[in-house]
Amino acid sequence: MKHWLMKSEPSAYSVDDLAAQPNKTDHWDGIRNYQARNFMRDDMKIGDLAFFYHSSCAEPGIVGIMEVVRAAYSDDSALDSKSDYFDPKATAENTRWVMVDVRLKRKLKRPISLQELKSHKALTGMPLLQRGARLSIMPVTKKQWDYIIKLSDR
DNA sequence: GCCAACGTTGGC
DNA sequence: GCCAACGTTGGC
Repeated sequence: MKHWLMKSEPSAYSVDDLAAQPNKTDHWDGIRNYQARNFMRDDMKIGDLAFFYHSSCAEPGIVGIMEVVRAAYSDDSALDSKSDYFDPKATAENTRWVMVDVRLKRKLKRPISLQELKSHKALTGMPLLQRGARLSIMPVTKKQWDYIIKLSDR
């Protein structure tokens, strides 16, 4: 089982939006970056765990824990010319993009801000903390995962 | 709103 | 296949 971090702008879709869904489950669409897509398509499996990360907001940071409940399948929003995620190169045979379904397990007892993540030496290897990091889906090591869970629980 | 960093596009 | 131009991300 793998661990992940998935970014979303709370103004577009927040952890509370996910919490409000039936069964706290929704699809994670709109990924339009090849590296992020390939992580979803090739490596993300049912049962994997992922942090819900709020980006581009007042207090960027990790706010919740999700479980992958459906592996990658076609993201048809790429076909919808009215969607923000429309991709003119997408075809019905090959939309080029995939999404997964996630279920919110729980919000963290307290959010762990980007600032706090940066202050821990044990986490300096996280891709999230590298300069210019723009990946919207990235792997998290078991070590980093456990460390952050521990932080949020104390 | 600024801007650094990075990814993508497309002409050659 | 190079690389300049452009678009996007995301912290500040």
